[in-house]
Amino acid sequence: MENNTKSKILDEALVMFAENGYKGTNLRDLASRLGLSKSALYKHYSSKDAIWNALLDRMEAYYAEHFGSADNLPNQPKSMEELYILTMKMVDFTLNDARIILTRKLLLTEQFHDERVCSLATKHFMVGTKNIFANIFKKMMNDGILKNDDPEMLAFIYTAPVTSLIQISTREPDKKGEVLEQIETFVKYFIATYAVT
Amino acid sequence: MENNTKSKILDEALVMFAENGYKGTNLRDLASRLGLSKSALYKHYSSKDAIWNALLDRMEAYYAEHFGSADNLPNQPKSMEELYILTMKMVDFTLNDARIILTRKLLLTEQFHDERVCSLATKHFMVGTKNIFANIFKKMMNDGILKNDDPEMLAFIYTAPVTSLIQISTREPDKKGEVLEQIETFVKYFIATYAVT
DNA sequence: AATTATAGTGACCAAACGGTCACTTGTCAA
DNA sequence: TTGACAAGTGACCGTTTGGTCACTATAATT
Repeated sequence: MENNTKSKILDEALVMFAENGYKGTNLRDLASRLGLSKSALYKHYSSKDAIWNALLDRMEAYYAEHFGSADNLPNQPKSMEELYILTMKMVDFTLNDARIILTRKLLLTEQFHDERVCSLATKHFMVGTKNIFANIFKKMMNDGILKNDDPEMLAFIYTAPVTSLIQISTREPDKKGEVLEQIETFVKYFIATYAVT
Repeated sequence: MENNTKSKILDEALVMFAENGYKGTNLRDLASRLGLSKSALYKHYSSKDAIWNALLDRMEAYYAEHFGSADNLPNQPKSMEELYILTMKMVDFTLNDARIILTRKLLLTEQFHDERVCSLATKHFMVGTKNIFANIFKKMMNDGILKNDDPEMLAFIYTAPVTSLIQISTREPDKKGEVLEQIETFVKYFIATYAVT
């Protein structure tokens, strides 16, 4: 399968671009990690830049699929307990999925060198999760579970601290356990503050 | 003055490292921007790596000076009004000072490639400002201005959203005005929520 | 069996890079 | 006046890099 090789190239390119940046990644290493010679890469992609852009295409497609429409939204929590569980499930995934971690590294290191990365970074670190929780909170307010307030603002003050803690874990993986505890503490604090009593 | 040239090299190195990363910065460009030949750089620093480390030394010294001791803390706010003014003054500086902006870019792009950058990044984006406001909030609680709560937690949920908005402005400078508005809105929301009535 | 397309190889190239070196210039002390 | 030293220059070097090309092997099509 040619297609298989093409996607394996992107898999390994993600690892290398994330670890060493675009400039710090060289095609000889990339090829040898795949058990290929460098010139074989050129049978699948016309240049280093073409690999880079194909990888970004795939990332954009992934985001369009998972965050683009309202269909893929997580199950609407019916209680604060369920909000807690949903949140921690999302955090756990985000904190441990290898591909997401690499993607986050790539977005951070290359956000100033590529416009597409720039817009993806804002989506990933800001508006993506914020919008999801804004919708969730709006319904929870209608259901009388969550205190009435501006759902956009509440989603922002809920997701921003979590996102900032996740960035610490991305930067210093040793602190993952500590970060997880802090997220738990924060989420519990938020729920205690905004639950309808 | 030799010292002057040495520090001018670091000034320009900060610009180039921040814009293009360590790997993406080459000494020919750096020298020519300073009106020097490349070999002249080697009269002041023994290698590219030496320039890099001298720059990090200066950054660490800067942080130790401005965030290291309790002496350099800003004036303790005596009212929520003063907290608002202090916060917006700090935000304005952080959002507009060229050197801080470049430093932030450098921290973000190189945080995974250098241990010193990694620890500076956590200081800059997290613990630095959080600790400052934790101290401020503790006193404000004692003064009966701020609702009694965990000052650490409150400082965290106060600074994390602001920091995340500042990162957007760093990534997309066009959005600076918009970001400033959002920060104002958030700060007012926070004050309205936690002011002692 | 002959043809053709695909995947892969290794040698090679030009450009860019960090770094070195012999040399020049200017300044200041003895 | 001379000697020493710091600052700067341009030519040069070895290495690494992205990219090309002629060639081979394999498998499917005719």
